[in-house]
Amino acid sequence: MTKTWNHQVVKEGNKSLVLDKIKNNSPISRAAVASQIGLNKGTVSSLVSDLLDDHLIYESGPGESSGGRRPVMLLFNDLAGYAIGIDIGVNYLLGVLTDLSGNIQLKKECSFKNLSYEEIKEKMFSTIDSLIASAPDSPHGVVGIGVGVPGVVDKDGEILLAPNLKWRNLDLKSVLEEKYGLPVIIENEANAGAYGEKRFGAGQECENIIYVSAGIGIGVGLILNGTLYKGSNGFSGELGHMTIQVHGPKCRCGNEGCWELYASEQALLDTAVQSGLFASTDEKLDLPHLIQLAESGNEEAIALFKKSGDYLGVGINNIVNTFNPQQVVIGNRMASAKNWLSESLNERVANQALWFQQNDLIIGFSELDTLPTALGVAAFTIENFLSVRMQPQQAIFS
Amino acid sequence: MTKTWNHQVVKEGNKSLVLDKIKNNSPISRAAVASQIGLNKGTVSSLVSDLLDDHLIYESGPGESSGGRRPVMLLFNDLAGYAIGIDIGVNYLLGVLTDLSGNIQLKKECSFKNLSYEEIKEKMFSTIDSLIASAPDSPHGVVGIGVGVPGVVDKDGEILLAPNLKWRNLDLKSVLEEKYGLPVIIENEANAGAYGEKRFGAGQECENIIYVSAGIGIGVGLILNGTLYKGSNGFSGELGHMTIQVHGPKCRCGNEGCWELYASEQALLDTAVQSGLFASTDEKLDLPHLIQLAESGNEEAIALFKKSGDYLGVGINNIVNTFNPQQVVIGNRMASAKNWLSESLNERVANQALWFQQNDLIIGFSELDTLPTALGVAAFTIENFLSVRMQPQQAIFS
DNA sequence: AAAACTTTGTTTAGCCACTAGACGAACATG
DNA sequence: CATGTTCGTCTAGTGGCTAAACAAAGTTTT
Repeated sequence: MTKTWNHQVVKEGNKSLVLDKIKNNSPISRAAVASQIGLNKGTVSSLVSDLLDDHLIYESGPGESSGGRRPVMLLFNDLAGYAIGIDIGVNYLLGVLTDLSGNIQLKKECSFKNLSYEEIKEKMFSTIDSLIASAPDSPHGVVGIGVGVPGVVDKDGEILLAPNLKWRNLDLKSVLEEKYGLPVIIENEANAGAYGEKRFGAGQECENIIYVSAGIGIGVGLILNGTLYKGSNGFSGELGHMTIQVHGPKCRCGNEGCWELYASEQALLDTAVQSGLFASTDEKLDLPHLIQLAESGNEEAIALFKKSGDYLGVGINNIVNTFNPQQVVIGNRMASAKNWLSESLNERVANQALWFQQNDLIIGFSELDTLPTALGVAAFTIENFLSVRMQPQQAIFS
Repeated sequence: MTKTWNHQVVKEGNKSLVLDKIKNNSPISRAAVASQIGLNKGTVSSLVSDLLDDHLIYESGPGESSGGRRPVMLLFNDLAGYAIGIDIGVNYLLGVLTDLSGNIQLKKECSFKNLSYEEIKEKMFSTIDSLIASAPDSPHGVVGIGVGVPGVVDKDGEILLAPNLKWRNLDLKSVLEEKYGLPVIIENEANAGAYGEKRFGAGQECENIIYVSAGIGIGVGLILNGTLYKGSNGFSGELGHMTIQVHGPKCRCGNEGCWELYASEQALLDTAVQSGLFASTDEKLDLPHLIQLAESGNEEAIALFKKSGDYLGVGINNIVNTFNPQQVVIGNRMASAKNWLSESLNERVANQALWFQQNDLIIGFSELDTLPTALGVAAFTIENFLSVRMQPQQAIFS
């Protein structure tokens, strides 16, 4: 049933507008909020009073006069609560504690290899435990937990498949909700990264951002019209398995000529082995070492990166032609090879994307390092918390 | 500036809900509307009274009693106004006059070859003139004109580029608005087709529909979360120029290995020439004749279609992996070869799409024949008219 | 057939959030 | 110090919604 419209909805919507205004333009006075979003001064006063009661904002001292009474400045209360964001990688686990603006208060990281679901779960529990324990006192405490997973997550938050972790049909959401009694959001790693990039990355004003998570495999997160597009069942963005070579080599997905066979970290390492740069048993067979080789002037390594950048460009062209985005951001591990990839990538795009797509189009690498996913799920958690807080609070009955 | 929330917005939203309910569930009583959308009976009565005054609905006789007073049934007034939809093709022009439910009242069609912009414009004017002249008397008359164009349209309705018509930077919207004094919507042909398919085609309940317009070229219209996604500048869906073969043949777009070099009508005809089925000067060199050949048992023609269907499948796999849609609809001229394409197409998709994408996924051909585009733009026009009508009407001052 | 119950649609009273505008407080300016 | 400006609050009024009463028009029960 569609939601009907009534007074509560109006108030909720306006309160949300006021809070956003204060978040994004702080410090700001009541009068300025009113004139800028077009609400009556009295209405704003009343909504601000609600927000103050809820500790989501606070008053600082008086601001500068502009020829009359000095305004009382309002600020978003970053520290009214904290969110936890977890990024589960194939061989690492990254946890962050952020305030309500997404500023990182604490970061916990650990690496591993070939751990089972149970073992990773334990690592996650201890990470979450220590993050919760170190959260400072605040009106709302820890408001929720977000988890990014390198796999397919359906609309109910169930993990259907995470091939690189060998996970299938896991209800991690319920496990965490029961253990911690907090709202939990499980999201695909690329989707979360896309949102992290929108909220904390370069193009925070952009409505259409495509985040290409290029790691062992390739996943894509789609921010369309300002919100995450998840598809009918939550499986959108599986662009790693987009065919870019019709009768190309077989992929483990069953398809042929998939993009990630050409442009992923795995593809890069495989060709490095084929070209004899590494032995397939070589311990140094990883991306950082390959970057090191390129930096020390190894022509072969440089050529490999160039090829990868070119192939990345092929897929990104397809993305641009499909979505006409304002921004394409490349993140995850391959972003660390930015310097060695960007030239050939940009060349491919400049030469081959349709001319009218090129205006106002920004293609770049993530500047959030390894953080977009963890920050993205934390941001989801915060957003969820705030939207609940906009609703009228029930009386608590004991 | 973001729109603020007030009483008008509430009323507008609720009136819209009531109208939609009546449109989709007619005949229906006031009481049923109230209970189904969750509004108070009194509120519904008041909104219904507004809608009656505006002639958008009407009361029919009493319905069947369910154990009490017999209800007064409400119906959407299809005939309260009419919309015009124009589909400009490369060698045809199709105009329809529809009622407010999109039912076709009149259809005008003409074919041509190699006409200039001015000449096509004249044909369009005469089509529109005769459609307007034949619209029956109604409370609101003709409520607007929609035009679908085989090219790139920006967000302001300006036609940036229609390669097959050799059009560039034309402001057809203003021309029509000034001539007819009616609201005009210009939309890309594939976008309009997608919307037509959503409103009048197979999957009217689907929120995510991808419409593949396969004609001379290939364009794609995207219905995501129930609305048309147009991208940052209106250039989304240029999937005809998606690379499916990295070092494939050159396309006129500058790119290599574009999908439409393999799966479009043009590609099919080109290979027909190459294989000697036609001479390149042959007058019969068109799709209907090729279909005829296949129907008469020509093995070579059948094989060509099979190949085309396979290539269509390649691109559709990419679409499915990208969008996780509920439905993919293939329309435009290639849809007429449905019987000869579908087997190899379905085979390709079944073998290669990711397994979890296959659930609840429907891939089919348009059943609206040549009409999706014209119906789509007409539907846009109607929607626009109705949304204006939901707003409180100003007093008219003379 | 009368009485009792149901359902529909209108009406009334009341509520809630918003607006307009008055107002006092606090500050700047001449 | 007088005047003007700006900020924030307060009050009265408006509009749309809800809840509940009510009349009208049915059906069902006795």
